Amino acid sequence: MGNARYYITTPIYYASGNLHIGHSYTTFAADAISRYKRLRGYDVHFLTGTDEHGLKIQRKAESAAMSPQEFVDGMASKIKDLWKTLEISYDDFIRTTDERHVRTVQWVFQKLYENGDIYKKNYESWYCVGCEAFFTETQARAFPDMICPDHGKPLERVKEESYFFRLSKYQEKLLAYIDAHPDFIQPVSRRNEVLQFVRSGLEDLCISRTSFDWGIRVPFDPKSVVYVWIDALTSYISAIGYPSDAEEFNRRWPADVHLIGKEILRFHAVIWPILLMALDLSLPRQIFAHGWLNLGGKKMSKTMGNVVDPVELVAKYGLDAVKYFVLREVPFGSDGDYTEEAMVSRINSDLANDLGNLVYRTLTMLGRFCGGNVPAVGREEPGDLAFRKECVSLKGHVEEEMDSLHLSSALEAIMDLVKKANKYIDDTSPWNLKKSGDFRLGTVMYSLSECLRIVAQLLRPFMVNTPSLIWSSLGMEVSLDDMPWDTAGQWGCVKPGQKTHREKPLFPRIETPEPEDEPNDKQTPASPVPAPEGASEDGLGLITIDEFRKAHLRVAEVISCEPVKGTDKLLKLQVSFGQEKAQIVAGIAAFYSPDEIVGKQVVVVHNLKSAVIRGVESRGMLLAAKDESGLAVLTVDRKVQNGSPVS
RNA sequence: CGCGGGGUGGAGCAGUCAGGUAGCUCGUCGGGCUCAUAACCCGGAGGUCGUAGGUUCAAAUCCUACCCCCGCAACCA
Repeated sequence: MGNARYYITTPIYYASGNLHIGHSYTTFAADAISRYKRLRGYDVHFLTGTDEHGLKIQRKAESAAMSPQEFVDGMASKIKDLWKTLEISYDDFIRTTDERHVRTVQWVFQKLYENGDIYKKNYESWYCVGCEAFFTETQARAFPDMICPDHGKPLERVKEESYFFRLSKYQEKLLAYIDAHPDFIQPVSRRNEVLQFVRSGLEDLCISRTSFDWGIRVPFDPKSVVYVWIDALTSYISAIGYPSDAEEFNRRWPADVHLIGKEILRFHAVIWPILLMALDLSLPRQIFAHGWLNLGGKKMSKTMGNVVDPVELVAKYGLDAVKYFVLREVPFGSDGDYTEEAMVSRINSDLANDLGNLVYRTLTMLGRFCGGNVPAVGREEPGDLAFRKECVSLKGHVEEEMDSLHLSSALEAIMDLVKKANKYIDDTSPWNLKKSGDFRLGTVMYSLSECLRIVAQLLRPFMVNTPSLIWSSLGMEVSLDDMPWDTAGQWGCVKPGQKTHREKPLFPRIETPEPEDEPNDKQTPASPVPAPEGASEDGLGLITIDEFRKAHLRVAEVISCEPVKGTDKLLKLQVSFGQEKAQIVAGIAAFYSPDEIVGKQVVVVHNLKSAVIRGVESRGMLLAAKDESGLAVLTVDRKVQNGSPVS
């Protein structure tokens, strides 16, 4: 009989743009867990991949003048390159355009249709030809007279045939399952969130689209494509051979853990289990939703222009350090915050000062006091025995934390031993033992060597280079790869007499420049305005003076102002351009009270198409500057006539 | 009554599910050591654990109400 199996997945990443540190975070975690399980002797299957269908990708490909397939081929290979750079040890990479996957999705769709879990319904909704988009009943009713605010055309009632998946049928069954399996959705806060959502009632899910065609065709209705989430989730089983390779599938399924970000919790904790129930398959043992790695307290997003590129970070700080930081800084499961300062400070204090320095000073002493050889044990004192006990018991702690996916705590436990070792050195002061010719010196130095050996072994799930550097410095005869994991909990693997040699510091301190007034140049531009569509190559998005003149800017005085009922960001302003008046809705309620704004002369885009926001008509747009501290409405330097043009 | 997260010494966090000496990292002040990457070790100062009630011998932790912050969502023209 083979080894125990472990099947772990990351989400498949949407192949529309470059990945950022957040995606790497999930993948680093999956990688660390996989490496850990392998070391423990499991037959691990670590799956990652790419989600390559959907309208967004179709459009991206069009604007790049490529076929969607060419486009996603390029993206997939970029993502694979990224994982290679980050030394991610995945076993399989599934792409939703893979033949094996497409077949499975179609098979699943067909089967659910035959079983009656998917049904066809004439779906009536409102459609605007201008927008090429559908609106729900509620959305449509919000428009005055059912006229599309963007195009001024009446919405059309359109009948579309769509396929629906009977989520509602499985609601109670899912609730019962979640109830009976407390560990199914982790952490607990996320589990509660799902429970509440499911209890509030599930509606059947529309799982086909006809509005675009870059997707997997519904097998019996070629004008429809399968909803991307059904497509994407199925990758967890298509990758391991469902349904054609029953042997492999039964060997791997159910998955032990789906690692996901909290933003896709509902899909994984509601739709996916129900899909599996409908297929009569077992559910994954656990869905673990980790939090986000925020950037200075803000969510990372491309439109904010604040994404962090993992490759740059790794180039700057090194792979082991970056991995250590993201896995150590944030308790796995909650949100964390990434700032460059926090990262530098973590690297310096934990890796340079504590770990790196411990290795360095120990090897210096081995060289100076013991002639570059691991000494034999000499006289022993209670402190030595206590330290030895700490070293040997670390493995158990690490395992305990890792088994419950507390990666951060596992690292913390390792660093805790490192600190104890530093203290042990101070307590025993080997340099004094040397001077006085005390035989305890051998004991202390031997113990420190063993400690480093154990730390190196236990760091292997998290770091790729550091453990083997420590290993070779200690002059270990066995190769690290051949060293059984369990020896990390045993004493006496370092052999007296083995030749040690000191290398360069493992983690040089990162010197930060004095925080003098930062020159503005390195800062991102004050307002990270996303480049407008069709921006020119230089990124400035240059326009001509004629284009600018298309916008008619005018000065207007705010006559009255009130909040828009039921909203918290909107103010309704009546402004005067002289004889002409207009009503404007502006999203400035968070920064201005109605009283403050009345009487101000503001700058308004006068010839903007009117729009209906939250049921209130808005003619024109008020200009305001934006920075981190909020909005500041543009006004004029001296009182001018209302309605004066601005140019 | 939209959904959710959070408010703990100067900063960032753990501890809250299973009440019982308020802990960690950074910073700061003082001391020690010299093997070491100005590092390491020890000690000090610094906290009404958001507010107000309640339960209890005992509350950061349980209950009730309220305040504030942050995401998401709906509206940000």
